[in-house]
Amino acid sequence: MHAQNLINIISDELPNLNKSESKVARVILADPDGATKSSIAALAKAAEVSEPSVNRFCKRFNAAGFPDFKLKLAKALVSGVRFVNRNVDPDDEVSSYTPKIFDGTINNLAMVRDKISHTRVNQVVDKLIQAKRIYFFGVGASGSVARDAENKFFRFNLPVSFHDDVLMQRMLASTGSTGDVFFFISHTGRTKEVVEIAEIARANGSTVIGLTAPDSPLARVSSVTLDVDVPENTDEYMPMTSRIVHLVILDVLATGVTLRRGPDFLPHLEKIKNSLKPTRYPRTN
Amino acid sequence: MHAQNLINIISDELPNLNKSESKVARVILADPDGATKSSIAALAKAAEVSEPSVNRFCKRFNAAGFPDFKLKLAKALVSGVRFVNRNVDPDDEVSSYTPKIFDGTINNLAMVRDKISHTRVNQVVDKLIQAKRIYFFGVGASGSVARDAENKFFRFNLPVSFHDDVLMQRMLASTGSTGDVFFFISHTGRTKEVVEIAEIARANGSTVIGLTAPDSPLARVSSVTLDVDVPENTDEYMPMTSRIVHLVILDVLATGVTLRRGPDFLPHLEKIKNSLKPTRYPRTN
DNA sequence: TTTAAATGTAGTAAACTTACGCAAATTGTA
DNA sequence: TACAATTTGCGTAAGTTTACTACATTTAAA
Repeated sequence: MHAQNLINIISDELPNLNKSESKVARVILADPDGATKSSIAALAKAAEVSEPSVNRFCKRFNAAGFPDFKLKLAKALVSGVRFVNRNVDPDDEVSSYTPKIFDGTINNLAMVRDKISHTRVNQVVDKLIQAKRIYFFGVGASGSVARDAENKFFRFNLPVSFHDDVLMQRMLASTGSTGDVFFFISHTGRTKEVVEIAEIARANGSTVIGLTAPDSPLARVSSVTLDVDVPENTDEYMPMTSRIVHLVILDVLATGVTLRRGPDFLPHLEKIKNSLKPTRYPRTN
Repeated sequence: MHAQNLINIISDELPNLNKSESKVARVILADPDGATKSSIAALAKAAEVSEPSVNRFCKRFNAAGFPDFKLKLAKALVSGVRFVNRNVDPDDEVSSYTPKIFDGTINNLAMVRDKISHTRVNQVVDKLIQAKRIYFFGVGASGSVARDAENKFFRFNLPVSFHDDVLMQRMLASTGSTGDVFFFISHTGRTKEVVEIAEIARANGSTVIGLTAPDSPLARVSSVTLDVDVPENTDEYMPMTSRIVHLVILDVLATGVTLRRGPDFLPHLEKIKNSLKPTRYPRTN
């Protein structure tokens, strides 16, 4: 709940707004950049409301007035959010849906960047540093994320593995003990099988980390949860972006671990990097 | 080349300004944030010049007028902090490296969003639509991307598979024929083994798609290449973001295929979505 | 039917821009 | 060097737009 982006705040509040306020909101969200350039009269006309309604709308979002609101909106636009709520339409051309998908992803990343708890990140880095062994578990789309995590974390000279098979996961969870870290990745945090496996791991004294939705069953079982609150995707055309957010959070965690290891550890990473050189065609230029 | 920041432009121009303009400039540079909040009258008074002088100053810097100038100034204040490529320092705290990694990723996504060829995207969607069979190939970190792609594309009722084993890849490439699409994912596009396999596939009349670096050996073997030109990562602390860009491009392609299939195809996607419901704990609220 | 909330109308104050004119600086000429 | 001619810079004042406030009216809820 930190420095939230104004555009996201508006779209979050959309259902709580009354009639004319939501008319204003929709016009602004449809073209935020245009809104920063128009006068209160123009915006009021576009939204089919009176000027004071626009003014009241601005004040509702903690602006001193309309000009101040425009300023804040302009700032919000810079931090990466160009198109919000711009869903892919059935008759979109490549040139429309391509930037929409990129912007949707960027938007979610910016949101999580501002919301993620640094304390939690630190706690998870602690756990990972202290781990005797790390297991990354995910099924379906999250399986790829878990696989990527393994590929990242094996570099730390730790026994790391990933599993996308629930039976393997269950068996491993039941043999785990104190010092083992089970890292669960799940978009919904509601897959029964996964939650059960997390419970088993927890019961055996292992550390359970959940990269998942806040207040989900999985979050409740976890020792530490990294909340990812990406809006559920009802639109059939828009792809699920939580995977990508998960990947970036794992990048953050890997960086955290690297930094904790200190500069003495860098030669080791360098060695791994160099090991791949002979497999590649050298650059000619 | 560098998207110059308005504040820097003003301080660069300072010596070329005449008396009252430079008075205005100094007041603005002394407190840019304050300037965005003050009226033209207040600013004129602070700079000890007339209001039209302030107005002229604004127009000199390509603003429509004072309000427009304030908007641009506000944007400049944000962009200076955010969107620049800031590297992770060895002594960064969580609160520094976390946003840096997010911003780095966002930055790269924004870059590719603006650069990617829509024609190429369309061509690849064509090939995928026409494919008898699709193979997603990747090794190492790109293996996870390939796996994710399989998870996305199986929804289209097509024979799709992913492989991260070069021997499997080689055998499959050699048995491929016209109508088969081999989709190679590679950050560098220089892994010898991968390039060889692509050559084999190509020789057998299959379509080869490369999601890889421009002008790389893999790009040269491919029937169609989707160029991803993400700066090479020399910094040990900064994670490799090309994976993420690859994933988003695959999202774009999947969306392209869905749109081509038309609305008749949506019930099928819905069915797949619903099939997972019984595996989950229902939402209580 | 009463009360509260939501929205609009109209007037006013503030903010911004434009047109114009004087003053300073620059250039040209004797 | 002196002085006119011309340009450039700057401010005054008027005009226009913009945004805000107070109050009235409508709409919804109790």
